[in-house]
Amino acid sequence: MTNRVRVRFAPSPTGPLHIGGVRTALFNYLFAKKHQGDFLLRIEDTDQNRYVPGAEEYIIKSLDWLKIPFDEGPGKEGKTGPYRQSERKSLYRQYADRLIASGHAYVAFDTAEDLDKLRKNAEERGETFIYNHLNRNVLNNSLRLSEKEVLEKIDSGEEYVIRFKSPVNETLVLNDIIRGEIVVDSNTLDDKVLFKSDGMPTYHLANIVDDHLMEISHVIRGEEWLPSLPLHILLYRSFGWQAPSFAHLPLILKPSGNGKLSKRDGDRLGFPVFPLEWTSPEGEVSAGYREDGYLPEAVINMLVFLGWNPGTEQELFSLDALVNEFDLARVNKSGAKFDPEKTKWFQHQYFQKQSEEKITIDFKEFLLRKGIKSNVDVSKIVLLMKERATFIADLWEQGSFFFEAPEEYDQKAMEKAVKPDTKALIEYVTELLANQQDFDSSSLSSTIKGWISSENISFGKVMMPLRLALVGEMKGPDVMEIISVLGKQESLARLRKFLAKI
RNA sequence: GGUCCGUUCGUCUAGGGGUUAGGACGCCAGGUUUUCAUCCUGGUAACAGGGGUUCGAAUCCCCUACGGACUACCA
Repeated sequence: MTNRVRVRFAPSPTGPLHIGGVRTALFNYLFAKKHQGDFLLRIEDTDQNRYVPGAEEYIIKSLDWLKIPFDEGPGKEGKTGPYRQSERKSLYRQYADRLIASGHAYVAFDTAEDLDKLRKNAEERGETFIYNHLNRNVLNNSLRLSEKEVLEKIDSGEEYVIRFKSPVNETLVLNDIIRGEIVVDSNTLDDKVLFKSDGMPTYHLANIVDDHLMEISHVIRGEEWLPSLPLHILLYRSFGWQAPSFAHLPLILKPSGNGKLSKRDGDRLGFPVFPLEWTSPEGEVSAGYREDGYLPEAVINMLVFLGWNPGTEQELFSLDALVNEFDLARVNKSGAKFDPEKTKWFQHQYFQKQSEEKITIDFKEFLLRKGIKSNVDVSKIVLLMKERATFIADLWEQGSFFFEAPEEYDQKAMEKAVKPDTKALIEYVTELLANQQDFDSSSLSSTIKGWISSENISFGKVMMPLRLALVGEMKGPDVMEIISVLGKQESLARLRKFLAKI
């Protein structure tokens, strides 16, 4: 075994990759790169029943969008491939057999129905059935049966699983990088199935075998795996292999209430739970950060702060900066409630960091998709609107009046802005504009505002209706800037339309 | 039920025996913007409870409470 840092992200392709999984991938990536190590992607598809078409592709596309590339994985073969467990199927059985031979595992013939019955009976007595050292010697397995009986059953085609034989009366002292020492009494463990009757290994076996074969040095995974840490450590010991170091990440919790963040929460509270939009085989669509307009940098930055912090007051980190700063020792122990508002704040920060050119390109694309055609200079609009936006879509939401003249005027604002003398004032402004040559905002300003102050009119009397005429409501950037962008013809048209209505 | 893990402002968190318990999001107020938003300034708000240890505990130990994960031939 080498000392090289090698970590893996090992999702199972049962659906879209949830942001909790993304964060696990991110922490693995950061840790690997910090230590000049390797980040592998392994697809854990040992359960054919739960396989969802497209899920693996989705995982890879998500990592790609977030710019957390893997060094080895499906489609990127390295020395320890293949990287799909289904393609490694033939390799697991020999390891299960090895454990049987060394007395660490045994063959069990109890059917799922048998066990269900035992569980139900135990429940009726107010007890819990666990397949373990207390009853394994009386159940239907190779511990109780003679070698001959076992062979006969297997030869006759009876289905069986291979179970781990948990040790008795041992105090296991386990170590977790984040949590420190964890002490477990081996008698509380159950004899987990390692190899299923369908010829596939369970997660536990495949995971340990593959981590060993792939020379994984550190296992960084979600806290939901903490309860199986004793089993996994015991498996390494039974094989005579050196176990990797383990780090169990705190869970990402629902924004309000209790429990693990789930797909449902996103739907209910209106924020994405997935990096990319996902359409299930049944046709159900789930929102994605990418499609909702988030920048990958913002998603990364938001995610990394769920359970980790640099210990300084800096909050904005590029991926490279994170690689530099990241440290498992600074990962928290307790679960973090997900906060969609904070995500928006990160998005705002990264949106503002973008150049006007980039935003202009994106906004033009947005307009094209929306089917908006216009002669206005989009880059000028971006310049005026950028700082108030968090998403490209905000540019449209708050600036659609640049492209489309108002159809109607905000009622409340009209009542406030339109007075008996308004018509005459706006008529005069229209005339002023009709005679105006230079349409840059400062020329416009000196003409219109110059007139207002020379006439001693209150600014609001002119500016409010003017804005209403051009925008339709009391919002948007400076009125002179709006007129400048709209140009003479369009501005006059809007003013005349307004005059006709008051 | 059992096993394990956890607990600082509403939320994310800093803090490793002596701090006015700091920052960020949110919220509230003021300012800028003769609009809205942005932005700026300020404010609100926390050590789950109880025992120890100690001259002194948010910090160390124990108990309780609460929360969470796991408890499949799923991962």
